[in-house]
Amino acid sequence: MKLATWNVNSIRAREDRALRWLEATAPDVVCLQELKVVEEAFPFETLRAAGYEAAVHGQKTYNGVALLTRFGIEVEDVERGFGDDGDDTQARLISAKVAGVHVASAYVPNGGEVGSDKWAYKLEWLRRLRGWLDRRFEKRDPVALCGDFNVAPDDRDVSDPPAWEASVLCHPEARRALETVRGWGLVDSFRLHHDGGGFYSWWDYRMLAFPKNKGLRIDHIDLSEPLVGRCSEALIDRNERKGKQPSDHAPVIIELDV
DNA sequence: ATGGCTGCTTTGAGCAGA
Repeated sequence: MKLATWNVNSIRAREDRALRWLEATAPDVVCLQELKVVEEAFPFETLRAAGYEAAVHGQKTYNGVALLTRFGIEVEDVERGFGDDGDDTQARLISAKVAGVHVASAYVPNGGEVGSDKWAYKLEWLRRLRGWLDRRFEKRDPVALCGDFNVAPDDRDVSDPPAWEASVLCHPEARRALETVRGWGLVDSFRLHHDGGGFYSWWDYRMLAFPKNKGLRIDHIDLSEPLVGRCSEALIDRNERKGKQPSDHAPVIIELDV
């Protein structure tokens, strides 16, 4: 299974690029974030023409997540949101059992400024994510938690750590909250295959950040124990960040022997 | 040099992203 996650920064603005990327990459499963569209306006038909079914949790203007699966792949138990008693107005999580693997597409809140209401919402959302894992899955289940985590796990994942250390993406509390999620029993698949720094999944549109490779690695595919030994490859598709009208995020792709 | 880009929005200046 070739499994990818990609924050497209508007599926409507990225429709042509997404179709070309699907054709060139041929993933089996794709987790999308930041659709910025209601489900009724999601481009189901063009994606079907490209060979993919979609399960969508949409929202007007902001957020929005989806799971794309190549035709013929079994999709069961689609769930939108956490199903808990928390705030359910932001479409940031969709999950399903895909070919026997529990796959989730998550768009963790950015958090605005440290100390703000958005910051508190981000930390609470990550706590709810851990609670959702606790309620839904057993440690022996194959789980792939994919998405834009809006957290750079450590300084290797940041091009200029001093400049970012106090930001919502790198703040110790954000990193601890991510560690609590991963403490359920998840491993960062990218770090199974790459040890050093300089690998990023997001680059600011401004300041020539991409050509200077001044970015952060904030998009992740986390795997539960049964999948860790089955992950033969992990990469960030930097090519998709190039050219005309890219998303500010690049796709992350792994290969799973399932 | 602390903004510089992009996408969205009851269409246009303001919000949000990261």
